[in-house]
Amino acid sequence: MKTTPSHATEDYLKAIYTLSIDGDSASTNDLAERLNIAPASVTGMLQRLASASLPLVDYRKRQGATLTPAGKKAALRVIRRHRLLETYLHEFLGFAWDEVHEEACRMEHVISEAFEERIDALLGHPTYDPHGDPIPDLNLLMPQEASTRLSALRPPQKATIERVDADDKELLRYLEEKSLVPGSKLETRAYSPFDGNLTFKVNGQVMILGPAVTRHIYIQEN
Amino acid sequence: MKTTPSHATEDYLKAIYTLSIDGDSASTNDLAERLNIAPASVTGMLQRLASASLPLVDYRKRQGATLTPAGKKAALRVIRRHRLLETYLHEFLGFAWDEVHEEACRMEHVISEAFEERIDALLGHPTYDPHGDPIPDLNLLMPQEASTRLSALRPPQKATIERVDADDKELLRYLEEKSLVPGSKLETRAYSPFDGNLTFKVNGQVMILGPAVTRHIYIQEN
DNA sequence: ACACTGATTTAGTGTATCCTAAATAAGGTT
DNA sequence: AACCTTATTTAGGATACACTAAATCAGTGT
Repeated sequence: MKTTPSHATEDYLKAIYTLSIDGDSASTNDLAERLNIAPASVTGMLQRLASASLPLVDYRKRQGATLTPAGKKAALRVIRRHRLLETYLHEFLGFAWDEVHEEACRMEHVISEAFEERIDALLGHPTYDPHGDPIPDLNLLMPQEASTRLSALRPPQKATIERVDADDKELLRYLEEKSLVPGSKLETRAYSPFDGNLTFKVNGQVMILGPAVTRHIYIQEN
Repeated sequence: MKTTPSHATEDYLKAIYTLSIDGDSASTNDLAERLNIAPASVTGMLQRLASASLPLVDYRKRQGATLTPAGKKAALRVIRRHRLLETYLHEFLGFAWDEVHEEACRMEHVISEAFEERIDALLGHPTYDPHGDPIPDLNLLMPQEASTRLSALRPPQKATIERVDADDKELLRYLEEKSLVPGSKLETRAYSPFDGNLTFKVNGQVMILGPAVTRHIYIQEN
């Protein structure tokens, strides 16, 4: 008798998942901001979600929300669909990497398991989406995400860009133009304190960028 | 200030369109059956649709519904997306022709214009979907549909199957197995009155089928 | 004219999801 | 210990769609 979660529910699950990765619970306000919904509405929805017969969400007054095991599974299913879709839209339909997110956000709620399997196979079971976010496998095992930001790097460290975490399309286009994409290798040259500007070479080009940019880039040191 | 029609609205528009092709208006009951919704709910929805600021539907009490010019446009947009999706799912993602309908029904409400253009281009601007239904072009011009049913054919007429009109997946699989698909040529051999059985040869095979089957096959005589 | 039947509408509800405004709680001051 | 700020919840509504039960209309045959 398992009913599929509604679109709204799936959005909440995704948001709770990402906001509670670090072990903390997701606060009402953070969820509201992430989902673009009034805080009061979030409270209401969390109450409803938590009091379902088979609850996907744990919620304690003024303590925020976490996912139950079933909720985590459901969240990972949506995230898998989302990232597979992003990859698919990018690789097969020629969408730019700043365009894939919105489309995937709408499609992730409606595609069937068959569709998911199909594109997964066509893509060769990819493990990362165009932004470098890991794609949970069929068993919903999520690889570890890179957690060091480029903004934390100091000369003379070298690193490879692993993923980029940005919603802003302008920023994404800017990064792509500068070759600041997953896989690119870079060498740091200088760091200036106070403004946090980092000088580094990537793809033969030397550039100086502030933390407003480098904060969004996650790297693997090497 | 043009708001996109809701998913429910788009479903109503599609249904009204197909039920009013012949010029008649779509009756409440027929809509209810087609949409799997209680007749009373349909009445309510039609009233709401017809009293919108820029109405997509004309509705007169006890007279059923028709589409306004804007409504017809919106309906054709959805139908175009639906049929492009069916074709795409069939040709590029390997969905069987009895599986494409449901998936397309869900996806048609969420894909962007960009997505539509992409798959249209990849498919080479197809004019028919896997069932032989015509796909409206970018200007929403809908080609004439075949309107003669195989059940109306009499020996020794010959014809080419143009489209198949069936929701029943079993039936679709059955037809495919018998090569009763768009493009197949057939020659009628015999007709038996009362039961309406038609004997004909298709693809080298002779078969006898009743109107429960032949009614769903539309042909072009030749 | 008149009752029957089937189609349709009205009336009254329910659920999911959102909103705003007002109340309250929690945590850090002073 | 009372106070302020910020986070959060409660209260009270709104909207879009669906449902059931009961009323009404329309067409048919008598």
